Amino acid sequence: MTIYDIAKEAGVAASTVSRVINNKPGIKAETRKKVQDLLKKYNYTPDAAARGLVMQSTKLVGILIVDIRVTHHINSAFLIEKELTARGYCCITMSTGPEDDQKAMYIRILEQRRVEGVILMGSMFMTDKVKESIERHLPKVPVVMVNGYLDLPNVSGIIVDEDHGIEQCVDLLFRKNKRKIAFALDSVSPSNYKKQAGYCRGMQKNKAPEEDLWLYELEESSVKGGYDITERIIREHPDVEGIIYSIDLVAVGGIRAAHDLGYPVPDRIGMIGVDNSIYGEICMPKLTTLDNRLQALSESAASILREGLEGKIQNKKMMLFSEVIEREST
Amino acid sequence: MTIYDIAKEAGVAASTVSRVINNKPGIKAETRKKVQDLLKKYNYTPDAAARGLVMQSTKLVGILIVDIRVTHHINSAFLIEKELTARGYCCITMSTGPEDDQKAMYIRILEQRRVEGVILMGSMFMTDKVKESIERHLPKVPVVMVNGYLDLPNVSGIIVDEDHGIEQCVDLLFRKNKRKIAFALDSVSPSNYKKQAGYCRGMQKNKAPEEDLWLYELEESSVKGGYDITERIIREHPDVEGIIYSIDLVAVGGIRAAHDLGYPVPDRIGMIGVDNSIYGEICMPKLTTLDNRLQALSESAASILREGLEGKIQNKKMMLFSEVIEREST
DNA sequence: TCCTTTTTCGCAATCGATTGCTTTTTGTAT
DNA sequence: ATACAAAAAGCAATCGATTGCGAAAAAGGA
Repeated sequence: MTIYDIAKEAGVAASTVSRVINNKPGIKAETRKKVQDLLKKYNYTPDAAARGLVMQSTKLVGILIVDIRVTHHINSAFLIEKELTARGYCCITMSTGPEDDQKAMYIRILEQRRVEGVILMGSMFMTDKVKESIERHLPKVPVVMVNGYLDLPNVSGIIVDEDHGIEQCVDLLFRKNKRKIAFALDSVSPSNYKKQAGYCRGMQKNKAPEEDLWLYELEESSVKGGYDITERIIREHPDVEGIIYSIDLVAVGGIRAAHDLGYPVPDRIGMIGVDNSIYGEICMPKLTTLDNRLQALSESAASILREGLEGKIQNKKMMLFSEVIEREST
Repeated sequence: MTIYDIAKEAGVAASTVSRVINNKPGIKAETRKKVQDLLKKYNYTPDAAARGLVMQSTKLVGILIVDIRVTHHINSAFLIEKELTARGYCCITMSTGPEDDQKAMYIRILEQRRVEGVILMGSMFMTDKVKESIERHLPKVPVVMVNGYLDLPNVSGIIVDEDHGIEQCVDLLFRKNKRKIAFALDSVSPSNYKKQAGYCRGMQKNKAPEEDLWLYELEESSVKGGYDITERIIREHPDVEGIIYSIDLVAVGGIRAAHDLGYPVPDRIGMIGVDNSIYGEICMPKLTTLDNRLQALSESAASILREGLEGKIQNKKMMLFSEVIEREST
């Protein structure tokens, strides 16, 4: 069913049908009704692509996520999608995977679809290749990066001061008289480097000797990964008094490992995660965590993108402050 | 940059450029190279909408999910998306929310976008309104419903025998000598009704007296919801020996509540969830759960939809068998 | 050199909408 | 009844691609 089919049956021109659909003036009430009845009769809906072609506007936005299954990313995407859908946009949400080439490929896909805005979810998109790809393929489209930043005239970024946050975590452990603190990071990403930097600064500030900076990198970012790394940390440093993990999920594995090895949490060892996720509320003891302001992050992202979609393309840099949520594990 | 701009600069007709882009024969190698160089120079990418218009194919598929944040739904969506993206399709994944009107509205959005296939994720889409909406707006598009079914010529469904699964859960508890078993369901959905039916059948089969069928409905589908309902169950039936929850997340709250109330799991009370989710592996003790075959479910859905996209529109009904995974909580 | 055959390329229609401009219809005043 | 303004509806171009068909150019043969 096209606009012409409707027009023919109504005995009018296609332009008239179009004006009825879009509630434009200059149509006799009688004609309008006749057309409307036919539209209803055939359940006519205009083709978004054809309309987009002439209107020069697709009403599409792309949301790129490295892995859509990561809870905090999908939560964030959910909020953004809700906001944008309410404004008549349609979101194409895609998992790119960690490889840079893949990310570039997905950016091309978004270009083909002529998206009018892009959300880059997570610091994993802070790479040269992505930057170059955006510059080449989407140079005039508003892009908002959640928890990261790219220095391009059309991309804005909102970042969370996770480094300071982790520093506060270290402080907290020291206040609890835990001075031998390890740090376990789950994957190599700019966000995690920042956290690591925060850990180092925190330790220095609290005058921990250089050789007590225990940095560990996980095999896999999962409960099992957390379990294994914790086992290893305790084996290599039986005197460890605290562990900070770069995400809650991993910390949960850590709690379990400590339990199994007879290191009661928090008495013998304090543990802290990052995310303020549901995992931390599930486990026993409940996990002390660094809230990375997910809700605020998504709201800001949606709002900046909205400005971009309305024409105000900008290169904005925003910062949000993370916050330690103290629970039972410290 | 359009195909005409490229054509003009190359001194050829647009049709020639098109043929180069699509690797069609009948173009002199020299001309081909000249055009290709220009395509590269300007990073030209064809407009998917314009192409779709003339090709009568959008290469779009829609994935509708009631709430994208639900872990097993997004996991399923991830797998399906990966499969379809690999085949050149672009997925529009949207959260509809639980209201029927909203679901219908999203179906209209998909119609506007002229999607070539639809995935309906979860039994919550088994409603008359959705059925009517599909019939009216997407009568010729292949639709696959994950864990549910609609009797329409263009929709296929894959369902899991969760009822039998729950029946087995009851059996398991009885084998462990737990005979006073409650059932807590998290939300009213066809899937949960099936589980409830399985519970009732299981109890009858094991000759539990009629008055020992304890059905509870949660306020909210969350850890807190599980905690609260469990508290209530134990308060109202201090002799309860087992609880089956309709999802793991809620069961995890139950374990915590039992712990707080001095009901050791599994000695005093056995607990079982559904989903085989990560939550069940995190908690202590690890949760016995009913695996609802997520992976197989998504693979089948993707494969049936693929057949539909290739022209074989059908009304297929498939069944998968769930499986009890016994862990520490029973 | 001329004619035929094959390559290579361009013209123009098409997909399904929207919109500026023109034409037709309607209504009002003289 | 005529003139004229205002309202209603139609014509045709446009958006950015693809493709059948025909024309021109190149290649081959006599």
